[in-house]
Amino acid sequence: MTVGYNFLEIEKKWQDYWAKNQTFKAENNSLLPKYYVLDMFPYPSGAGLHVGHPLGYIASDIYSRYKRHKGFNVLHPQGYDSFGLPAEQYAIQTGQHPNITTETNINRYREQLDRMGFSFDWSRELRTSQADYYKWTQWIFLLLFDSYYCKKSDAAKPLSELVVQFEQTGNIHVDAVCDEKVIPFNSIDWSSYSEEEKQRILLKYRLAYLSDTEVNWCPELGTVLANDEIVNGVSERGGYPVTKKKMKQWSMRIGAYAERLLQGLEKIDWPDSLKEMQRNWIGKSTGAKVRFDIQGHDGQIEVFTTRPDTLFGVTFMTLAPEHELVDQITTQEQKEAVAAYVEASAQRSERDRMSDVKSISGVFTGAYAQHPFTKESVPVWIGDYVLAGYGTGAVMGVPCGDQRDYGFANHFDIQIKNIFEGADISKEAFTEKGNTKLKDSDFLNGLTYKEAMVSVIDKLEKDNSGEGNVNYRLRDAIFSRQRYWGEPIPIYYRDGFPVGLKPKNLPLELPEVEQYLPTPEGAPPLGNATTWAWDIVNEKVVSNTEINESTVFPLELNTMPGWAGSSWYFNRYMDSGNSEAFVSKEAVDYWQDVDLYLGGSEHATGHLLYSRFWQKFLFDLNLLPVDEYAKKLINQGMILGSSAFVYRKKGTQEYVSKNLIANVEVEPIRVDVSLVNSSNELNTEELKKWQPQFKDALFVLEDGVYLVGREVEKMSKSKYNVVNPDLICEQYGADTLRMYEMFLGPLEQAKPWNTAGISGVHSFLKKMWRLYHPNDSFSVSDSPASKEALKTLHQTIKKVTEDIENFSFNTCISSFMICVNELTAQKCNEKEVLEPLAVLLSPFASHFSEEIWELLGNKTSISNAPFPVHEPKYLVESTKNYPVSFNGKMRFTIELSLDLKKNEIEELILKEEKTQQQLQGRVPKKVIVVPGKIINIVG
RNA sequence: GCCUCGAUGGCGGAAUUGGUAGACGCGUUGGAUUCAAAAUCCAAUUCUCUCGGGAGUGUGGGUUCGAUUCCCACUCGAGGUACCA
Repeated sequence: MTVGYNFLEIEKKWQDYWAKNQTFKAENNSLLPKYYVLDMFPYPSGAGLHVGHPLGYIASDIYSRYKRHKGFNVLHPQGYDSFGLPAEQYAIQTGQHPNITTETNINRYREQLDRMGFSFDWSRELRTSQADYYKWTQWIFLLLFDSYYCKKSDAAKPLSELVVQFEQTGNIHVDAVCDEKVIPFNSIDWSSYSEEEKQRILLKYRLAYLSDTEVNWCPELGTVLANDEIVNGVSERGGYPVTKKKMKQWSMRIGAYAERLLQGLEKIDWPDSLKEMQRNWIGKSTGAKVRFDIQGHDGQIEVFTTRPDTLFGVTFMTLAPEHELVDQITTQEQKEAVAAYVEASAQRSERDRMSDVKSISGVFTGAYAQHPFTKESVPVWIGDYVLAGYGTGAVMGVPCGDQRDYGFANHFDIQIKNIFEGADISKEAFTEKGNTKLKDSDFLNGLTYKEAMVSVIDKLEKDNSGEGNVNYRLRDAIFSRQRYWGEPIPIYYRDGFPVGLKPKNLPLELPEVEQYLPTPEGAPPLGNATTWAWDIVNEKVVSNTEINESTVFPLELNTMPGWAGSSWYFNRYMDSGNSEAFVSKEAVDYWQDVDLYLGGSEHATGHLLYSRFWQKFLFDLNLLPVDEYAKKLINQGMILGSSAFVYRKKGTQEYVSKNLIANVEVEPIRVDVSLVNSSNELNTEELKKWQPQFKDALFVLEDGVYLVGREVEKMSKSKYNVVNPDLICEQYGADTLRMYEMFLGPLEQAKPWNTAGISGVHSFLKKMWRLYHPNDSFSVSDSPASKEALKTLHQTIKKVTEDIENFSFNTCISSFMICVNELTAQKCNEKEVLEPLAVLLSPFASHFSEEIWELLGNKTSISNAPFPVHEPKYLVESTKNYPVSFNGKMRFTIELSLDLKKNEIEELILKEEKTQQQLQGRVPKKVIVVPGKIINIVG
């Protein structure tokens, strides 16, 4: 006979039951209302799942199960974002195919996930690296390639419609987003263009387009590096120098969607902080573009400014070092200095340039521009505080009105002209916009900021030297990656121009390569593939040796970035097995969108922005019913690791305990956290066995033990601070782990992992188990419960329901603990209370509740049992009676007995109100009685 | 640097959103039970002193009858910063 709470047996039993009965399989049609709960799918890393991963999954699982209890048809899927750099790095080192690495990791993840008893519908599992999935990622890419953005209808349209317009009227009446100014042409011009010319023009309109973009190039490694792979200006691998280099790259015209991405934030329930981040990232600013003629040169310098009202304060201009005009306008005398400066800034990363505001640097080009109104000469400088990627890559310098311009002018002794009436600019720039009037500004004299903005833009437009303009900080997203382990881009090159594969020819499968590194010539890893050419007659991939000029063409060598597959996966879950469509119309019409999305805020300006962009694009093509895919989003905080350190006396094998290191020269060394107990005591014998370097270690102890130092940092294999959930499941069970992770603190907050408190949650479950097993065997009473017990139950129902709805799971668990303590003290054994309590706990300790549910005589899974409803039959109140205070309103609490009538309570309140006023000794302006928590008064 | 968030006992955290600061859990101390241990149960537990008090929510100011909560200026920490996912 089973004595006590045998979690291992119970959890195994119910996990098998759920799998066998497909308890959590969601149907694509149902009379029940739908509810879609989504987790950000994991990248299957080699370190396996650590205790940080499940935090969000547990929270979403609790909510999914809760919604199921509430009568919803719940979709709660899971999958893997399985393309990524680590598997590729591993392949480079070991030669093992990333597919094998990925497969192994996924299997391990799945095993670990299964042990935690999640209510995932695994029948819908997807993997971004599988051909039947990335087929559709490629398909979406082709749609983007074959679309343009029509500003008139403010939506993406098929490129074929644009071609029709070109044929009929040229581009004169076309209002579309394109990457640079396209020379106007009419229908006759269009028909006279060569095919090559037509393609060149069309490429400027496509939403997925090719252009020259800057990348971090490492000549030694012959490869492009992510900013992440650059440490202190050199490559992380090998420490080689890195420079900027222009490369032909695929980009996505996300800029076309900037305004809609901004507006869309209004209608979704996402955290305000995250919306704010996206708003700042999109960075909308209104101002004007102003064009300055260059003296002795045909071109013009175009600047974007948010302060065209200060145009008469311009005393210099600054171009980004990468600006295309730099070479052309630099005078002979300045050539050397400019070249050196350009070279130097190419070595610096953009982030470095942005963070460094203290040092001012720049070089005079020797050239002069002409002020559009005064026609005065304005010296043109270059400076690395101007970024090529923002605005036009050039700024006008107004030292009196902008602090950075002020610093620049001061540093290089450039004239500072004051154009603000009554402003003191002797120490710093005057940046207020208020009602200060302008002076020395010709036709703007006497005008305020607002008036001058209107007036100056008007004049600029009349003179054709500028126009009002809205600028976005958001840049088009670079879509090419010089990597192997990603989706191949379904493009081949004919006469140097990209041609999309036909949808029926997808998927274009990743070819086998010998080497996962770039080719010796610096081509991406796919350049190593020998079978990577497209035969347009037979419509299949053929050997490179067959490439010719008429029917077989080279295929694209770049692959897609990590965010491609994750930008639409939430739609695929609705209908994941479909081989005819990326998602069927019926499925998407039923599920519509994600009701609750859970994931980390580190994706704020990456995945969470790109995916909104793709959703809007697919919506424009009438492929999806809604243009925002997630109604509500919650960011769970990261669980941090607590690394352990031992301290080695320099040059010896002696290790000094933490509190004795003060006067000793020591080097801290990370050791595995599993070698340390919760009191920070090191298991010295185990350490000796752990790594050879500790074999002959000597320990300087304090009070007979060796104490380690601790530091909180990101959980990672290399820091030896990973805590594996498997061990905890073994020791305490999945239910305890789930509850403990939630009990650790607020969901949104980052928190260090610490196993110390887990026994509290575990003993809660044991205590609760004993409620149902008063004498070591299951027994509940059918007699009616006491009023007291019912009060406790309903108090708990109310609190738990509110807390689940607010995702306040930590306080929710506190309520459970209080409840069980009270019921234990009351010796409650009645089914009337204990049965609803089991359902209440079921979203949290699911295995536990299933077991109790079965013991109570139920034949089906508890997961569909109706959730208990709070019936306010009994008043819930604290037993204290004290005055608080007031501020316009008055708050107090009154002790109440259970049997009071409504009018009796109101009398008590009135009486208390009078007492309070006397007690306070001050008469409030207005008295609103807010009687504490007495909200539910039922007659 | 910039954007976003955070800081409360020995520890994780709570505080009805401006009204008893420290719920709940861990840890610690004492007690019960036990031959003993485990398990379980009960009680105490912010600090400090001269036992009457005093101080107290990262620091310094401010608003208010009243501030963990609102405002200003800092310090420290986390995430992002466009090719990690």
